[in-house]
Amino acid sequence: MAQVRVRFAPSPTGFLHVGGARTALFNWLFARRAGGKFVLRIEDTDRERSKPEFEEGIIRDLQWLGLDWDEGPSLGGPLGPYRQTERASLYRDQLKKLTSAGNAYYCFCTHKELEAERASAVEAGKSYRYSGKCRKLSPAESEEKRKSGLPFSVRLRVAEGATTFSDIIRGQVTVEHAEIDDFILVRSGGEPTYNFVVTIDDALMKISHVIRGDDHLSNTPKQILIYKALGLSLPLFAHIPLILGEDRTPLSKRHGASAVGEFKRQGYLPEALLNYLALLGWSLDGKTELFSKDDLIKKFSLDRVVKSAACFSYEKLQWLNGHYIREADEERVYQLCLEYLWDADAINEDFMREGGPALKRMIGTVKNSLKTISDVGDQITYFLGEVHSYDAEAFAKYLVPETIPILEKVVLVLEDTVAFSAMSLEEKFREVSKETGKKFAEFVHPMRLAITGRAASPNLFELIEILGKGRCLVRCLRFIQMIKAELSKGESVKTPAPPAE
RNA sequence: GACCCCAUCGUCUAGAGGCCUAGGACACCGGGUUUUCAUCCCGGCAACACGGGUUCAAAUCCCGUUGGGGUCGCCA
Repeated sequence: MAQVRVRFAPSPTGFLHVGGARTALFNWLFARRAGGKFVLRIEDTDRERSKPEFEEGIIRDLQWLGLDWDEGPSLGGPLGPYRQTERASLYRDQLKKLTSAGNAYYCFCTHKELEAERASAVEAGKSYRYSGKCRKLSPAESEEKRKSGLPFSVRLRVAEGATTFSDIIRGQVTVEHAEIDDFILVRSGGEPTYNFVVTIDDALMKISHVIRGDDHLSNTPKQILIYKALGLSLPLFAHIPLILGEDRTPLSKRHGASAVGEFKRQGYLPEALLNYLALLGWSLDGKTELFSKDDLIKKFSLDRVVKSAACFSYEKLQWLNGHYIREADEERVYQLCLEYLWDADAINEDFMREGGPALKRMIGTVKNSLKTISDVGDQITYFLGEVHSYDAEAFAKYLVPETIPILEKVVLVLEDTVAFSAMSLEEKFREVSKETGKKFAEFVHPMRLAITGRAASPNLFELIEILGKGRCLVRCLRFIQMIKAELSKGESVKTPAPPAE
């Protein structure tokens, strides 16, 4: 069997979208699985919209996902170049073959004429197809017009009949040629069009399997027509379903993040996104959800790709991301959080001098509650700065005189403790609760509120250890003052001044 | 509009005629563990779009309807 060669062919006119990333992933997996080659080709024939920075961005995102390619721009390879704008001579050669064999012809219709044709077709309620006016030109007429300097495009001469192909995922697809007009191969400016170049590139790069988005299904017959006109052998096609938003419309910014770079910025791990993308449209057995890259390489196959479009679920991605964050080692999560907090201006050099060493431990305590790295900021505010506000519900609950002696006791215990470690602190408070006949929780909850401002936190004693005696005492003392002040305010409210008449 | 493609819980999916009173996962709701939260464990809710066939038997095959998506560019 011939070597498996697949390609991912993005156009550098924007960022790498998750749909594109999944297409790249499926191609990559297929190649790795088969021991074949994965080719990266840049489709930059749209000179207007193509930008080098988009190409760089796409490459960076692919690398971030860990999808490496065997041949591509800058890397090179035996069948390059791998940027379409650098392949002009190849297209010219193939075009010559088509025109000399009479499979393509010159078209001198102007935009205006075509626009008129299109307009009348629309008016008649029919779908537009090129009339084939210039197809009837004799070789002599055509030559004469060309010599006279008239601008011309080149069109494929599409014969009558139908094209049927067998898609690996869809099965047999048939399109009548009546549905296809003599489409343009080369624009009047001399630039080849997408359908033309993609076909030549795939053929010349010896691509064995074209795995791409469903949106190209309708283009496939056109491309097959070109392969045939050129006498090239056909690759196998596999059209994977599109990714939609939660409302079943095409996924876009409107739905939330849709570019790979955005997911990265929001604190998703590449292995989580990759795992999720693999599950969108593919499954192993309907039961296994967690896949490492190596698992995927071992298990992936195109015949388990579904036919129907899938809705992107941010919730499920988050679940996977949380799973991989929990699984990741602490150092890595710390580094990612650090980077995030720094970029978000939540920490600076001053902070790092003071609180830097404890930050790592702090992040360790919240690690298994993070769904994304960007959650970290919210979860450790009481560590990053002072406590300015308190959970309203909890505050109301502890806004009672009974809280005061409890916290005063807490202060005493904290002041008293020499070995300021989570373990000994907890032991101490267990003892105190026994001595005082109060429940352990009766100390813990108000203490947590005073120290973190929250009703929920990671292991409180660990936090106390990390925050240090001084800060905890200050916060408890201040909380006591606040309770007292609020309570006395309450009293004066109880005896309101007589209403003014 | 024409053509092409698709159709199982809210979402991702398993299911290739009897194994299906339709399985798993996310989300959601209960319960347990925990100082609270998160994690973890246990349980629950919830679907074969509709209508016709074919068959002893259909989520699975055929036809139609409806719904969704794609394409119809001198964009890719």
